[in-house]
Amino acid sequence: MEPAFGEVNQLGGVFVNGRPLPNAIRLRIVELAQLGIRPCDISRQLRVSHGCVSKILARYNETGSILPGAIGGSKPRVTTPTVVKHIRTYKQRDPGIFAWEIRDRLLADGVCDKFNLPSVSSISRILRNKIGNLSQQSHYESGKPSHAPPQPALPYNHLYSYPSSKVPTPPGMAGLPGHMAMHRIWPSSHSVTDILGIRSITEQQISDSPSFPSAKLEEWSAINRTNFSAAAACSPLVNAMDKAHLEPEAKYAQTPSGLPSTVNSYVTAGSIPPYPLPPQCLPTWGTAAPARPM
DNA sequence: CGCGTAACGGTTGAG
DNA sequence: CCCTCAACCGTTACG
Repeated sequence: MEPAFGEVNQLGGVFVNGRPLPNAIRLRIVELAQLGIRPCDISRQLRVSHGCVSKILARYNETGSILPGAIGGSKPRVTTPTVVKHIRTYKQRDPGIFAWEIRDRLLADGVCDKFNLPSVSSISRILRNKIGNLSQQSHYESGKPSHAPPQPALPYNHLYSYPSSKVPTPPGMAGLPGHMAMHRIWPSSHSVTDILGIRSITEQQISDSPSFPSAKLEEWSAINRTNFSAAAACSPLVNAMDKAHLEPEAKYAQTPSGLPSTVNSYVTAGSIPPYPLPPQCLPTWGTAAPARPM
């Protein structure tokens, strides 16, 4: 369950314990750092703990990705992409094949040895979850789940660049990947800015609190001078894979129409504070954020 | 004061 | 279907 409310850290920022910061904030952190802003200032501006800023920047320097790592699950000890590929092949050749037959064949064909041979239940799960609809299977690039397989329900971890950014990173792969190919443009209404409701909330805040200090707004605008859609689509900080993964963050923030539920719960919970006010100003959130955490 | 990082309590999901 | 457990998370506190 996505908790509707987060907790508030010492800086007044809202976070969800155990869950990664929204990609928009991660992106912002890296962007600000590249502008020469000191980590401590980024931390204060975005109200993210300096430890987190430090961690995200370190990871970015190491992997070139702003994305969090893959949470949960076990590393595929047996169900490696290769194994999955073979299983699919077997299934394609013989749609009626049983899981235990597949298991035998994996062993017989030398795809697996007895130590990494998937269990029958694992194979069943693979058949069910990863191979499900064979007829319209697209190719499964082994080891690179970067292009969303047509799955019914993308796991949360689908957001993450699992294999590439996970490895302790050989020096070669660090930095920005060469392929900047942009596979799709963000629809404007789905820009991260909009998704996260920054602009709308900011506007809301303005209308809600007439005494809103404009200097603060400018401050925020300065931070926010590139809107996130542009940033996400064009920023060199986001590599192609990241872009692909950024989008499903809609799960965090976006609902199809009107942003009623989870969006606002996450956003209004303050994951992205509408403007960088000092903590003592925070209570004004209440006016625009009905779902204010307690 | 700024920064790196260990400890901590938390979530997640493959096996 | 449920449990386990190792992966990751961000915050906090310490050096």
